[in-house]
Amino acid sequence: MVPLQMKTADPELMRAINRFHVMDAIRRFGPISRVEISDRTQLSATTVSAITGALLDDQLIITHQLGGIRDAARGRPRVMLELNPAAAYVVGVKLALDQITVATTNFRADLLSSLVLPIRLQRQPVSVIADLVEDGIRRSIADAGLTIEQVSGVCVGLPGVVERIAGVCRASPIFGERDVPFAAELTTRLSGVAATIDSDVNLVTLAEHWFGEARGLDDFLVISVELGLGLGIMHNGELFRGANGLSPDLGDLMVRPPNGNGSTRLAEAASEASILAEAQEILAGGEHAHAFRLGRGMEKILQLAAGGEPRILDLLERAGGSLGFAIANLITLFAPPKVILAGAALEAGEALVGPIRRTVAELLPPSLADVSEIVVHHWSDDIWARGAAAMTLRDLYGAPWNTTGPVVHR
Amino acid sequence: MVPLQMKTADPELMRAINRFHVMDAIRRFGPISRVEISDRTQLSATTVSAITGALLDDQLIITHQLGGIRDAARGRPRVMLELNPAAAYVVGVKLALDQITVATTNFRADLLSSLVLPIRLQRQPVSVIADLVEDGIRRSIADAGLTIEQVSGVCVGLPGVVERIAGVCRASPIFGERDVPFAAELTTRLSGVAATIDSDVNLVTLAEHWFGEARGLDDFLVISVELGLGLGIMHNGELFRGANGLSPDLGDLMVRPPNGNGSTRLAEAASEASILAEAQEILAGGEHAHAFRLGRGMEKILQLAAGGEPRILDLLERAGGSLGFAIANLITLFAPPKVILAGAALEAGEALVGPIRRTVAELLPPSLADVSEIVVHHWSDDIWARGAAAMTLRDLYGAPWNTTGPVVHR
DNA sequence: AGATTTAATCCGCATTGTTTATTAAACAAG
DNA sequence: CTTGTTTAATAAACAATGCGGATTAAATCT
Repeated sequence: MVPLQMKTADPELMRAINRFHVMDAIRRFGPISRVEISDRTQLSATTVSAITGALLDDQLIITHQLGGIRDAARGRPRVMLELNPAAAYVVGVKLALDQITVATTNFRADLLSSLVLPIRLQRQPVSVIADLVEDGIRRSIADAGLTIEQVSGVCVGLPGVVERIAGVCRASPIFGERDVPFAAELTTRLSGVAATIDSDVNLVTLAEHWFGEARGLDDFLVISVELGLGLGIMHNGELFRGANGLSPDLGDLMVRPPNGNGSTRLAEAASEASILAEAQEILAGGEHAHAFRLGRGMEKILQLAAGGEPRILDLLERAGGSLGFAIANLITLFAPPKVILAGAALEAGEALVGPIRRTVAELLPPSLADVSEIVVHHWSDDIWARGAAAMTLRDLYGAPWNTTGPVVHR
Repeated sequence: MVPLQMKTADPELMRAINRFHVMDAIRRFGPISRVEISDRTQLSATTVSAITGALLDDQLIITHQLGGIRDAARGRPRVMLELNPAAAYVVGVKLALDQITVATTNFRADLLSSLVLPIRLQRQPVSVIADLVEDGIRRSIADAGLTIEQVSGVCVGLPGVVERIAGVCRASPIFGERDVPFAAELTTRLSGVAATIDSDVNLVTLAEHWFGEARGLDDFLVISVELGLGLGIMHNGELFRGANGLSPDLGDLMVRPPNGNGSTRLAEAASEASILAEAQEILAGGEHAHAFRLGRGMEKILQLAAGGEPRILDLLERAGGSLGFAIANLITLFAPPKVILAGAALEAGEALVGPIRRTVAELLPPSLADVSEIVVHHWSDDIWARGAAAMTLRDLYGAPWNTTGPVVHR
């Protein structure tokens, strides 16, 4: 069940739709037999045979040797099918203010290599950033034992407002400029390997959907508390992208700070950046000051929170209240069964998550009191990049909706 | 371009999709010739001929006599096609706290009859409300010169949280109870005529899309300020319904009241109900008091606002600020090209709309400063009911997505 | 009256999915 | 070892669809 950007229907579209369903079943449940695909997709066995036949011809899938577990003891054994890991390779990139993460995966989204470049990108001109990203990509490809010709696509995730289809970053804390055509910038550098860009949260949202906390869930929200704040929306199994393919930026939401007057942007109340800034002020001149100068501010904060430092606890309490305010409103709007929170700041544990939960519980209307489960998910660095890879793979799988990506067949 | 709840594709679905596109083109642009349908849908002339042939057989469309305007002076004239008004009849109902509006339309959503029952529904038991609605429907059908057997469907719009697919109203100011299975309640009363329910704002949102301010716009928001507050979201040409087909209730959003501490639910800050209550308090004991007792409170308020009564202007200023806060956040999330405001309170004009615009402008992030046009639309009473009728017609047209409705064919 | 132009339809074809039969590949029983 | 049974996978026949090219229909122009 996937929403489709509607075109007029012809036999080709029909085949594309069904091929995608088969591919999706194999990705999600492989190794899987033809009969089971037939069960799951509601397609006839004949059709599944035809489609898997074509996929085998195209080397997009392979038969799994050493036959699967027999369902029944008798009868012809099922031939298990799975994605051909070598069918394609993709690279995912995650840009953050303080580092670049790059990951190369195969067609199954298995990590082949990953690397982190701890570089402060802020204020660098676009061309310099593109150069750095290019270097990282080329290095990661080499680390994976591949050449760039073998790579089918690259996807870059970055914070801010991104128009994926146009390949333009409308606004990002990373770029000084507006409307940066970063996808084109990269594609030319990479000898024509297709590069796309997307909001970083969208990537991690897809990652959660494919191989994370939300596998099999078609509706959920992801809220990332990094240096900036991000919101990813999965609705009916598809990423929700705002009206023009823009990605909503959670930091731009207005919230009411608890016990305060007026209102502020959420980014100023509860982002990692704002927490750091405020903590630095609180602890100014103290023994901890130099930790901040070394970029270890968040670690220090977590340490002090664990130690029960009251001013830090109060700070986290207020940040949590603001986040809770925003989350309560989001639940009111989307009524998602699950809300996934993540980010370095959440390592603070109950000191931050407690206030969030309490505020949400307090502000939610009674009718929505129990619809949403709020969970905290700790991501490893390369989950982001793996999500970027997944985004590219989704195109390669040939989803007939989202006219964005080229379809690989034949 | 319409999102589709994906099924596995077979020839039947293919035809259903294309038939819907043809029907949609005829509805939107009819009277329209086959060639123009072919142009607009990108379907081949042959296919259009085949589909329109079937539709003519089924009497869903008719040929428009007195040939249309010739595109070119020469050649065989085009035969214009249009919906057959008599193909089906539907009834739309709008429940508000103080009145029931009923409208009967034909297959083209032309109004055949409409009536208003000014009855306070609040606190009435469900069965009484259902009785009243039944009476209204039967009367409206009779007024239209029809019998109930000729009616293909009924749709009821009501404020609150509605689960359309289940036909259950989860919560509404109209019902004392929760989880009212109102659709079933009505269907049994109406000798089996299929009744559905939906959020009232969704209906008016569809109405705006079909024949209102947002014709041809695939992304916009509708915010209705009635006794309660409603939010309708059109995204990619489809109504957005929250995760479980629930409809978001704008009144449940939390906002910051300007110049105030803490936060409140928007319903308590800017609904017609809250405005009335506060005005009544302000004017308590004064010469205007009895107007409120007569249910003419809003008229009085508008009058005083026009006259420049400072306490009323201040009240509207604050309500507008709260609405602006919520709207700014919604624009941040959805980035819709258009936001449509409506409701009795908006008759106050600039006294309310001014603060809304100012607050939105103040709170929107710069990157989204100019994406949304905010317009005020004054609805006549039966627009709502006509929207309800349109909702039923959409099912009859046979949209292959939204498995909800039965498809009429053959 | 015949030529011209445009609309609509007819015919043949390729593609698709489905149903029904057939073959393939295993195990079980004699 | 052969034969029967069971399940998986494929093949053959069939019906529905959309499309392109040829054909017919219905008007105007010369």
